Amino acid sequence: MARRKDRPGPLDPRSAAILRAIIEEYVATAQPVASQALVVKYHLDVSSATVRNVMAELERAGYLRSPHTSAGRVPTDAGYRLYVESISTAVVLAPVEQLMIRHQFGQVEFASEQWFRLAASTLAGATHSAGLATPAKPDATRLRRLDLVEAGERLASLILVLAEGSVRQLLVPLDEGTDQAGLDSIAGRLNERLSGLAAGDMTPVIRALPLDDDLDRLAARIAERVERAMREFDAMAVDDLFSEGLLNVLAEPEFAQTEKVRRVFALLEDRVYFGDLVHEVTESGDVRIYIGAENRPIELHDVALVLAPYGRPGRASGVVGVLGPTRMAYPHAISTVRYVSALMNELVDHLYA
Amino acid sequence: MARRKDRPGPLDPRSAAILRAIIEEYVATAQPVASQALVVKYHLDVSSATVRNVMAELERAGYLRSPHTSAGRVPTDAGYRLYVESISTAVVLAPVEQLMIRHQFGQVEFASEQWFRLAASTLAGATHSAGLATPAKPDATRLRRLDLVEAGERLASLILVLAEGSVRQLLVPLDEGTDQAGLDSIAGRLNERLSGLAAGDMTPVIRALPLDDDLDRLAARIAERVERAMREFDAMAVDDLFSEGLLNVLAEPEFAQTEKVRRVFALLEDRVYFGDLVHEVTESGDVRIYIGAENRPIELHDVALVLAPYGRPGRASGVVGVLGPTRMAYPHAISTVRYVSALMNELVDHLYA
DNA sequence: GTTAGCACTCTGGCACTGAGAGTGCTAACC
DNA sequence: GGTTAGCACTCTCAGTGCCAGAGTGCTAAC
Repeated sequence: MARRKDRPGPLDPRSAAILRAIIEEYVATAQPVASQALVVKYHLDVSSATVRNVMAELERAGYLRSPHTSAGRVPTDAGYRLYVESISTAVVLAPVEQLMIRHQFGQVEFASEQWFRLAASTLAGATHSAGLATPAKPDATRLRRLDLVEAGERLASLILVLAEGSVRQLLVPLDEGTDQAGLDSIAGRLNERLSGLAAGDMTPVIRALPLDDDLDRLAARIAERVERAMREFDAMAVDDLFSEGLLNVLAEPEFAQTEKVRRVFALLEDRVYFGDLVHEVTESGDVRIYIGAENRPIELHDVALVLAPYGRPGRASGVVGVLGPTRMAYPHAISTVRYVSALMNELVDHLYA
Repeated sequence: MARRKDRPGPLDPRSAAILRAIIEEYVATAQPVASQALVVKYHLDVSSATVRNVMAELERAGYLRSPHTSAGRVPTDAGYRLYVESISTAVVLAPVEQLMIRHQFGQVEFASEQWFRLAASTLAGATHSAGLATPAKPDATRLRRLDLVEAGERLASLILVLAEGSVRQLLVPLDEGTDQAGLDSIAGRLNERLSGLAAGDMTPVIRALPLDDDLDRLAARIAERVERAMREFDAMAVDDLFSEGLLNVLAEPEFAQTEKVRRVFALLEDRVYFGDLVHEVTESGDVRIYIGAENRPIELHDVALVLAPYGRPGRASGVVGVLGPTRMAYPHAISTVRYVSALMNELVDHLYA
């Protein structure tokens, strides 16, 4: 059954051009594309009849489908896939847009915690889709410094400054009262011994802590709490998948009824699935694109994801990207995501230097 | 003014009962309510004809409307308003639900920053609407302690622990390099002088700082930065309106087309409007309800808000509440919001004691 | 291989229909 | 007087038939 066009690797140039034109037209209008209209709009040097022949072929090959006999053609997931493959290597974001994005990044204060949110909202704005971002997650968090502050009776606020500059705070109950001076002294001692360490290296150090007086014992217990907290930070799967601009997706005609959207949104809360995805993207090291049914969960069969990793493997990494309808302006989305990911790389280099 | 006639204040008991039944039925089914169905379902001791007469009256009075001649009746905003007014004083949340909510609050760590998020998501879950919450905002933030950590070349991380236990972090550029020891010394000096103060009290203290050597001058500059940051915290209108469970709202039949929802969601970003609203609710001191067109922005004409203040005036306060369709289970929403607000009161008492 | 031409098919809008739902009104009832 | 039974009336909704328009697939000629 060796049909010639069964697995047609490279399409002949004309078919490719027509497929490309159809996709671009459909992306722009959200309407099935007719042969006639294509010829006029894209100045093809052939008649509409020829285009129809090609279309019929492309449909047989699975790249197009017609909603019904007398409608035009609409790209399938496979069609988008082919299209994306043919362009994804080359596209670079227009300098104007680069500038705009860079400018947005310049606006914000240096609060490192917020960068990934900014990335998501920038992506949302630039692509008119939903922007996604995970915070940069260090492979093994190092403690830079800790601090203890009285927080009520027998309660202290433990503040952990992590290597990359982020700050975590938790309350620790104290079995015995101590004043701020005592807490300062404990913090001083622990800083001496623990700062610069990752959770994995803390155990022996903590074992070696003196236990001579009450303060020593309290210090030891706090040290254990610190270690546990550090382990928890490391273990947190995907700390957070932050999304911005879901509204943009709502505005697309394919999401006019809420039901579809609702399911997509609901899936965004699925930490497990997105954890896997983030891992996959990080491993691959470049922009990855998931179109329609290529997404495992059926909730995502109507949308496309364009994701790129950022950061430095072995140090800290995360993922940025966009979520939109499969009818998405891929070249623009890809180049924008790639550009933002590059910006985030710079940032990580800075913070985790 | 002959108020009695055109807006008959106290409805006679039977009309009130019928209005109430209509609202409860409509809330449950989202379908226009017919006279016949009412009689059967609510065991009214009158015939459907009588109910129809009453309905016609209620419609004339503006509490009901019929979508068209042969449909049943649907409550108007005024109808809901009357209904709400007649029940809002008394309702108390069922003990089981109280327990469930308390349990949810128990689950989380002591990280005070997160409580308001928890409130929003609890409210969303309990009412199947969107939960809203603003963080507790102290009237005048006091500094409890500051800390400085090296964060790269000529860059320090300034960590501010505020009186209520929350932590803010910002990066400050240093014109001249200093090592961690220098930073520690500066932090020590500034803590001595600034801790316990609100932004308003810092100016004279900062003026009085010595300026003898480089370190002094650097300390002074950082002190100014601290003061500015504290002022900014105070000024932040409504720090954040956090919402959770917007998905729940999407599921309601009245939001089957996305366009309405999109506008509602978009308005949630309007910090100015919600700032005013939060202020209004805080002033009033009790649950406040905004039904449909009672909301100023037309984007909210299809939804109802049930909001309650929490916290202690003069110390720290915020707002919690829910957003849902005007066709909302008001008694349940009101009692839930009120209960969560009471829980948050306890929390504020604890943290800002 | 390409194209003109035409028959064919399907959708979308419109008008019409009948059934069903629910009301408003009137006249009788208590 | 208020209440009720009964019935005409109105409006929606689903289904049907029809027509115009859009776009294709196919054939035969170039």
